[in-house]
Amino acid sequence: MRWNELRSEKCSLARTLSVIGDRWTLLVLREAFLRVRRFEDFQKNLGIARRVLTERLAHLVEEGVLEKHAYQERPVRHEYRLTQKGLDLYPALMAMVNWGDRHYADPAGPPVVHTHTSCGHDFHTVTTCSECGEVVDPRAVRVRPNIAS
Amino acid sequence: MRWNELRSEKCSLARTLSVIGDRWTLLVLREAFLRVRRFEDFQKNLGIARRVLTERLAHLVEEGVLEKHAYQERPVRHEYRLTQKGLDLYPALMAMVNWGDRHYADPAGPPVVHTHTSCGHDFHTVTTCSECGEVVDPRAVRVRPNIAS
DNA sequence: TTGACTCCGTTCCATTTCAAGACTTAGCTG
DNA sequence: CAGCTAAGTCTTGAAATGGAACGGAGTCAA
Repeated sequence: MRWNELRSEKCSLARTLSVIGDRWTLLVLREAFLRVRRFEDFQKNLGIARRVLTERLAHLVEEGVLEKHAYQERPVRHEYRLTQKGLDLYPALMAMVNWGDRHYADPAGPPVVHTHTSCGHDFHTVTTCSECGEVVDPRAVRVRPNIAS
Repeated sequence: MRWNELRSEKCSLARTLSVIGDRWTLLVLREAFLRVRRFEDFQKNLGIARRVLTERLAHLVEEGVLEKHAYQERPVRHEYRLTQKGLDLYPALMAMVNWGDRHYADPAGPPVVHTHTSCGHDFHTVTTCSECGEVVDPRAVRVRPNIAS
């Protein structure tokens, strides 16, 4: 299976992976969430091959996850910003960060701490049910194809 | 950067990606959450190259995400099951499914429906703050390095 | 006005990874 | 014995990646 075939699979995970399913793309998004916006900064922070970075940014822009925006003329300079669609990836990124924190942290604790400014506390994300609000245990979930779709 | 270098980055996302950060691994895990357990079934369902499947399963076993378990002798046959560490990936998978549902679903709705057996409703996952229980908006989060670690 | 510098790419080439399918092994089954 | 199944290996050509050099449009400082 090739990347573009993923897109036409009848599976939301496959479709998501067709956009963000490679290592570099997710690291680029990490930087974006850390407010990195310029080509050079992405490149320096990640040590990614420039060609690959060019390609990944273009793909994310094409998919509407990032927006390329000229922040100055003469010379023209661009920055890449998360769109709302890009911000919507936050739960996915954080879920992965949480998993890393839980299973691969140093004894001294996780590498970074997240503070929720609305409540003022350091926190981690919790995955809850949209209907009852309880924490979701995968064993308490049943899946069925959507006949309508 | 190579895959094994990712592992030693001081970043939980990078560490997570060193385990599940490629397209095939996540699709293998999707199947595992759908209760697929055997080599042949993973291979048929995904159409993955057998060599790649062998390699990915071995990697997941090595990382303790899956467990290889002989379910019969003579001839020896194995199955791959999610460990607790594997089940802990559920929030990450679901966050990606949600994103696909939101941004790439057909007009008729998402491809599959999830039912929460504890409350009996069809649901989607919601990412909330461990401290105040509110839905987390990425703009309301500040990040800082953990000095202790 | 010259030379150094910045940003954002391109181009080239050697290395690595992947896709696809044939082949292997061990043990059934008829 | 011939054929079948599960779980891999092996082979080969195609694609992606890493690394490093190059380009071009413009700024800056001397």
